[in-house]
Amino acid sequence: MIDPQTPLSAPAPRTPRWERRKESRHAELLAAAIDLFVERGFAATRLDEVAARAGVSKGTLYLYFQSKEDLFKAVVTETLVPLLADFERSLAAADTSNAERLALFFRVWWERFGATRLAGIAKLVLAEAGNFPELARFFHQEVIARNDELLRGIVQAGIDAGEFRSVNVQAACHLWMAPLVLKAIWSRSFDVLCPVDEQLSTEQFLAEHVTFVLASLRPPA
Amino acid sequence: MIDPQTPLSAPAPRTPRWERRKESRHAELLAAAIDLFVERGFAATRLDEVAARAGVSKGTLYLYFQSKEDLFKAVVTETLVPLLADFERSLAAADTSNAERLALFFRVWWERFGATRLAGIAKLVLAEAGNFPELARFFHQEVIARNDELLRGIVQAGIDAGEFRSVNVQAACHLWMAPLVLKAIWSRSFDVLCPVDEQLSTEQFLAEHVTFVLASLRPPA
Amino acid sequence: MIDPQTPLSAPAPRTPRWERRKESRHAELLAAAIDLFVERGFAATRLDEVAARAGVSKGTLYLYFQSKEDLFKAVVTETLVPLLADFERSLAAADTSNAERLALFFRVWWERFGATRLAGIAKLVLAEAGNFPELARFFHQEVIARNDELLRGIVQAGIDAGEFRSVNVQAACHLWMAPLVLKAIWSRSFDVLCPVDEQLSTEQFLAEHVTFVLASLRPPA
Amino acid sequence: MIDPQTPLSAPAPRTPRWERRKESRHAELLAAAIDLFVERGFAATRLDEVAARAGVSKGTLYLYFQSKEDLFKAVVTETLVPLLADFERSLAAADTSNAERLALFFRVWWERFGATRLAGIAKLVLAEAGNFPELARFFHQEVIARNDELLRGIVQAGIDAGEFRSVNVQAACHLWMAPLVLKAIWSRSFDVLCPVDEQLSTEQFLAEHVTFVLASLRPPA
DNA sequence: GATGAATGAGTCTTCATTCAT
DNA sequence: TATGAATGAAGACTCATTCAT
Repeated sequence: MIDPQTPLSAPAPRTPRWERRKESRHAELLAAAIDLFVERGFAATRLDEVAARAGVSKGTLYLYFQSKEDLFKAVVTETLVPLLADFERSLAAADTSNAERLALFFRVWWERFGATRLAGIAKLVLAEAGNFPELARFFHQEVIARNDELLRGIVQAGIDAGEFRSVNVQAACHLWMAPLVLKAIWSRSFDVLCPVDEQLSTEQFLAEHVTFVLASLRPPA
Repeated sequence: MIDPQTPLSAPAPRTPRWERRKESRHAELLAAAIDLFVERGFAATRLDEVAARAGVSKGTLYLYFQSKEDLFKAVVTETLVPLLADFERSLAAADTSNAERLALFFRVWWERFGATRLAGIAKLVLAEAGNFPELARFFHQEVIARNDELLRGIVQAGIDAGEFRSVNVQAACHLWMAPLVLKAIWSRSFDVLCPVDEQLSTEQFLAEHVTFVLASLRPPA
Repeated sequence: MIDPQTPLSAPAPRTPRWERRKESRHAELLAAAIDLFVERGFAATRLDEVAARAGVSKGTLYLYFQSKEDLFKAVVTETLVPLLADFERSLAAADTSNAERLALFFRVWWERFGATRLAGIAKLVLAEAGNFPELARFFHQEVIARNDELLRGIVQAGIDAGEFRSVNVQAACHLWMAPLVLKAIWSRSFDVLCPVDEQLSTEQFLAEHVTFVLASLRPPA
Repeated sequence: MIDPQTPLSAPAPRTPRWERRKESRHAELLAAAIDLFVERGFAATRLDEVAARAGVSKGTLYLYFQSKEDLFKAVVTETLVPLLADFERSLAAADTSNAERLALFFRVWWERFGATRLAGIAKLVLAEAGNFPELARFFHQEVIARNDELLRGIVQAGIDAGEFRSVNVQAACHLWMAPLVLKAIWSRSFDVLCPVDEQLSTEQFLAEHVTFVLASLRPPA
């Protein structure tokens, strides 16, 4: 019963062609789904279109995801988590003062999240939290909480080192994340329609933000 | 066989199948629609439910609104605009320093918008902006822009009076509105699920926010 | 208890104001309904519009007709029968040869039916015969059969008098009515859209028809 | 507890819930639609029923036709046009005198159109012309005009050959088509209800018609 | 594994009819 | 008698999901 064509001596590559295809299909479908979910929301996205954009038939989609909800959850969980881990690593690598690390945090956050389609996912989760409570909980725990912790760590370290004055860390972190998050969502909702804020470039916006934050933290002379 | 309890002279007070209440129906339908749209989003809201919650039949809805989309637009336009005008008036009435007026702005904003279901509308518009560009534009012009202008006016007045130091007014306003807006949306999306922030009361949050803002504006001694 | 204003000596007119109103309402509704039924067919006609065109509210319609079907039946029965009776009278009045009476029949038929909106009713009945068998039967008995009889009478009289040659009277009548009926329906369906037949005026058409018919009846020399 | 009747080796031959029959479905749906449209008219025909009669679900209908209107148009265009072309061919093939060809035209017309459910389509178009002007125009151009031309060709050829006397060809064609068309429509509307014309068989009717037509065309001796 | 034809429950919308005023 | 607000059943159409191929 052994197929004589199969070379036994050389171990089969761990990802044979069909399996690689399977994995890439998974990713292709996810990518197609992100775009559409982000652009239209959960309900207004049709699986026909997701399949078409991924270049497969509608039936194939169901070989990879059990349902539309399942696909939606996969979009959120599988795309965000690795990126957040990556984000954590790149901040940990920086060996600087806490003030500079804080500034870095905001700038890299924008680069990695605010400016990418991941921001669209945040919008999506906010909008659909009511319909997908489980997903919202996941998002809160895995994304928001971890991000918060990262930011709080930096601020606390600065306070402990006497570099920053003592503030309500939790409140501060919320206050300081908000402008970035909202701007990220905003740009996907309104900027296309009403490019009224062109005068205020993202660069200026970030610079102002960092300035305000650091000013708030400067210890009394 | 005659039921002695039945008074023959007075006819049984049969409850009418429905009442004529043209004036109130409109508002009742709007109220029902706000709740559901906010909770579930546009697409996931069924008109059956809106009608049921307003205590009318599905057909009646169409006497007051031409379509689901029309209802959605009415929810946004008819509820927000009058309240914003009201907000403007109550701020103009206050006769205080610009710093106090600024603090008042944030507190009243929270009271009038952040803490009410109107915040849900903001979430709604953000989520559906892609599907209703025209509505998003309207919302931007009539709500966001006017609110921005109100805030900018206060900051500018303070700067002109030498009460505040000179800052990039536009950037500042965006940065300062964001925490309130986001918290408002947030609380409707996550707080029910993950009441993790209970330690940080809204009161504390607002207080911290105002403190930060005023600190940022304090002129160099 | 006697209203002193009412003149007792003069008998009250048999149709007091409100009753005349009632009768004219009936006729107004019928007139409005004919137009719409004829133009759009039974199903596509909305009672809203009928009422609006008659200048009353939708509810009022139900004071005069029990249902849409009832209105439809009234339109057919009440408008056609009196006109047919009138038609019969005006032919009977003519004191001429049978050939001339035959020609007159066709010309008057066209004037009274073909050229009026009554032709639309014929179209209507044909189209809805399947859905209103009872009405179709009525129409056949009261309109078609009587009209046929009228025509057959003339032809038979001509034959009996030796004025016409002997033909299959029944077949002939069908063959000779068809062009008029079809043209009447036709003009309401296609002529508005494709006025291709302008070259062939109705006058010419009728003249040709009469010529053919009379030629067919001319006894062998 | 084991049911001895159940054969364990052979699985029960479960009838599949549906079959894949892309090619035939289109025609089957069209056939089902013709029957119902013809019987009830456009508006009174429910798509549920069309689907049920074709043995498919309601949703399937929409895989083949975009809308009810589209289905209606397909019924008209796809069934009539090919048959008309066929009709033209079979007349052209006949190698006879013009008088015989004319007789043939009427007899074959009746066989191919008058006696089939295609006559119902004519009724349908007449009835719905007001609601589907575009379709009426199409029908006029593709069906009526072509049929007219065919008939006119024969008459004109006979006149040119001196076989017929000279008549107003256009008027004559209208006058001569009308009895056939009307009888075709008629039989579907009234004959079921009022089989009053049984005495006059279709055969007699056609014979009389041909006789009249040819008599009208006989050149003066 | 891949396809796409087929399904059918779900939803918006219309409109004849009723009924409180 | 007249009104028109309210009803609710019915029907077109969509789309997530299934399944024969």
